[in-house]
Amino acid sequence: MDRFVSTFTNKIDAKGRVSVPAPFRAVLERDIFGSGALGGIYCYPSLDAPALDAGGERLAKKIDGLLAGLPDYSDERDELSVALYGDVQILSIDGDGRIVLPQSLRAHAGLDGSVTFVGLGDKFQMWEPGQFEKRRELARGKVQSTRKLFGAGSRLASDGEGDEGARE
Amino acid sequence: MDRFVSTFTNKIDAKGRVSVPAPFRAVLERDIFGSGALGGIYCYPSLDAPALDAGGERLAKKIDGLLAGLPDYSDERDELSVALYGDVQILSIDGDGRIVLPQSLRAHAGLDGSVTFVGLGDKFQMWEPGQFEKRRELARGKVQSTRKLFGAGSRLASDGEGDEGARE
DNA sequence: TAAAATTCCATGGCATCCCATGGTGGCCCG
DNA sequence: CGGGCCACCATGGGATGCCATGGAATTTTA
Repeated sequence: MDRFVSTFTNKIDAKGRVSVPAPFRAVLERDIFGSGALGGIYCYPSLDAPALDAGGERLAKKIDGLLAGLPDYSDERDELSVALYGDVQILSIDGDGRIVLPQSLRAHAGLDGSVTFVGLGDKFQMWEPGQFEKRRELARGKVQSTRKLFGAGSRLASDGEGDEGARE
Repeated sequence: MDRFVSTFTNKIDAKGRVSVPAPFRAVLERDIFGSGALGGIYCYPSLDAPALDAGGERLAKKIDGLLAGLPDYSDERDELSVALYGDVQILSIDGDGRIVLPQSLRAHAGLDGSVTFVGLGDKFQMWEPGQFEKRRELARGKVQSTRKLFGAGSRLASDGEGDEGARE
């Protein structure tokens, strides 16, 4: 299993430190281990949401992939690089499995006090818990209707309780 | 990994000295180490922006590579050589990790007081902080439109608040 | 099956190291 | 002899690593 899955909510301390959920850590370690690089976590503001995107080497490779198609030293490449690399922060995980979220990143996601980690497969996101709840509700509704398209008739457990991994 | 990533802003002192961000230094040291040559940092005015481009040996090799593609003694090659090499300065890093930016270079980028270092993969740029903010906004917009080309495809929750961050 | 112990994990605090920045003195060149 | 350039030194603050603690879940044992 090397995908980021499910959600967890952890606290940010006075210095901006947060524990990365253990399951995510496991995925990252394997990812980083596998590719030899000892960078850390790649993290950048989501382009279209008040959240942060993050992931390991595999994510970084994807970013490289985007640029690979463009000629060196073209205006276009420079511009894209600025957005793709310029906003990226490399966060290192300390011995206790924590990262430090710089002020600039926290601002983009409106983070303050605690963070919700959301597994998205190849990467994960970090949300302000309240914001994320709203988003989640929307997504549920969307899924409901999408399901019908597939004719997945049967009931789904939508009692609002869910799969929270948070332990507070 | 050994590419230049993320952005940092440092001050220029009265003598024109600036600290190169430590992470960038690490990349440079490895680069220079690897290729034996210990010249220093290659730095020149960006061709298409009020900024400075800089990098280590790997950057120099790339420039060579660009020229190698063009026929010898062609006008095009001559022009490019002049453009690329003509204004190159080799900056050395002092014991404290600082470089001195010559007046000519500072003028081109409008530098004064402080500099923003921007990681661009295998090179980095130096900007006047204000100018860079403008450029960054531009780049973000560009990516927004470009990403569609890469198949950011289907999305949930498209009710005007954005989507779930499918960026790959 | 129920209770107890152990292991794992999030969180807080503390100490230390690194880095950015300012200053000063010597050296080379004009 | 004077000025600019470069190397070394000093320092304060922020970031990073280490250690301690308490709670929760899982496993073991009676």
